[in-house]
Amino acid sequence: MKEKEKLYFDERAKMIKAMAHPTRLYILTKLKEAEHCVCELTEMLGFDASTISKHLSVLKNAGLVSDDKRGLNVYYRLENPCILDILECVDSAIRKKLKSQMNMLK
Amino acid sequence: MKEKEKLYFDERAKMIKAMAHPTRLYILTKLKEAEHCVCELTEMLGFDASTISKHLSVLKNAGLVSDDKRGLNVYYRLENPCILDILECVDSAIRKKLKSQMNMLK
DNA sequence: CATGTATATGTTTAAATTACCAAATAGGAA
DNA sequence: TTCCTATTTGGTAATTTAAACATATACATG
Repeated sequence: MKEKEKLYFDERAKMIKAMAHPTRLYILTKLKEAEHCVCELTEMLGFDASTISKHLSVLKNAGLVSDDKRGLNVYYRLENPCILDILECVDSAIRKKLKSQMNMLK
Repeated sequence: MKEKEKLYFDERAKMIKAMAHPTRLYILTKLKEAEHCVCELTEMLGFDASTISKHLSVLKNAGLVSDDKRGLNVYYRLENPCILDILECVDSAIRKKLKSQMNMLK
């Protein structure tokens, strides 16, 4: 693999990696519907606020969300909604995998 | 987040995580064009064959590829090609991010 | 100004990841 | 059968990750 190509795949993988955590993926799907402040997301998820804040900073560094302070709260919104289109394929792949696992048992 | 919902996001994240490594992502794009044996992928990537083999087993466990032994070689192929559709969005998100970083410097 | 609340950051710890090497395995070829 | 080759598996060390807690910061409000 050429060096330039490698760097390109590094960048791509970095962005996908930012999505590759259940909490962050959940956050992204929530932000698809509407913007939310850290406290709302913390409430929904039930982790420590510092944990959620760090997950949000990962997403922000990746360029997947942006934020906006209003009053005491910081509101986050989804920057690239198309990123969630993958879920349709992921869900069908999960169903396919489960089916094949069921067939293994026969 | 409800327990059932959590399990669902765990599964989704697990599959996305399998893609979230430069080497594995590169392998997936190569397999989109054609099936390849481990030795060919090892050659392309320049890592130890055992490293490539382990990456392939991660992809296989995730249900993203399947394999098939013929002669001495094991051939891998892409099981859910739609998974790579995300790259279009990822690439545009990377361009968008780079642009905004350039604007920061002005 | 002083206080309180939301968020971010630093630290620590446990667990997971990735690469290599060495060794095991499978099965085709001599 | 014996040897070779492709692949997988096990072990190890270095690095990264995610969670909690404690602390710092920012700033709205009394």
